[in-house]
Amino acid sequence: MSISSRFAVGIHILALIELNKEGVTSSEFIAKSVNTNPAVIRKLMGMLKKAGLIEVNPGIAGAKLAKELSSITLFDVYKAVNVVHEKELFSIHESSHPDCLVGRNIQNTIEPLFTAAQLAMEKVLKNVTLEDVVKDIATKENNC
Amino acid sequence: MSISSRFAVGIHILALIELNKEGVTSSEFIAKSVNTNPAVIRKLMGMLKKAGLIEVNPGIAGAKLAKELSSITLFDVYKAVNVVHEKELFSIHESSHPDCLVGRNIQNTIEPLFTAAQLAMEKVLKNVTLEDVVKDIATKENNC
DNA sequence: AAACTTGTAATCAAAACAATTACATGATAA
DNA sequence: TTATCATGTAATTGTTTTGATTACAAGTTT
Repeated sequence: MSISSRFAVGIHILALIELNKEGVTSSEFIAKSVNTNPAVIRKLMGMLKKAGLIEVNPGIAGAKLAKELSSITLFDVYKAVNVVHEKELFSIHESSHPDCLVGRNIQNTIEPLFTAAQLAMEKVLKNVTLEDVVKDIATKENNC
Repeated sequence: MSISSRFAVGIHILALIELNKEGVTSSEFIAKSVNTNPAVIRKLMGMLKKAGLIEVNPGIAGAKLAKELSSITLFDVYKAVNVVHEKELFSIHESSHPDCLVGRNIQNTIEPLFTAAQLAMEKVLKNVTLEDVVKDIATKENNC
């Protein structure tokens, strides 16, 4: 199992809006870069808009960032596109048997451990901004 | 999207084998505690056996731990039941357009970030042993 | 009014899961 | 030996999630 590529595509969208800020970044333009369907992009743009990361309006072509590039973290995108819910990176088998010592306690024992692991992962995402991503893209390009 | 409950059930199985070490821990016995089908348990037991965590033989009822409880980490179980592959906790959209600055670089930029996040999560799992889990189950039981 | 955009719903195929059934194979006790 | 019970494993099924696609309403611009 894998965390949905919506997350990677969400980052792609935001980086593209930034790097194309002189131009008009429509859903069709983005869709070509991502190589997918414009409706997929519009769905994601709706999520990014709802999370306050971009500005986009019906009928008006193009999206703009709603915040400073350096103030958007990967965690913001991760939450915006809703790939993993709180405390639900790991799923816990729900219906253990209450008559069994292990069955009736395993869930409460495991849950905080799983949550801690998830938080450690999310902390890494909080420490990377879209500015880092965009700069890295530029660096990679210049070294080619 | 969530990481398969195979992981939680794998931990359950090992804890149960330990806490029932005086008795015979058959797939049917485990299945009752987990409240699922014995064939599901046998599949998981096969994975745990392949990973060298338990000993179990065809025709002979019951499984035993193959290692010290304190030397089995949650990460060992996580790898054994194969819920997440290396560097694949996050999926990356594969077919970005190479003619676009962002499209041709985003994948290489994002990949190490995703890997770092995954490793942070896995590090937490490496620092918890099944002994911790079993002790916690006992503690919870005594406080009821 | 025509052409273009975003917003959104409905549909579809593919993949992953977990549950279930079935049965071959191995071990053990009557 | 035969009956019984265990593990090992394959096939099937219903459910859920994804991502792609089509379609169209509603807003904007020329």
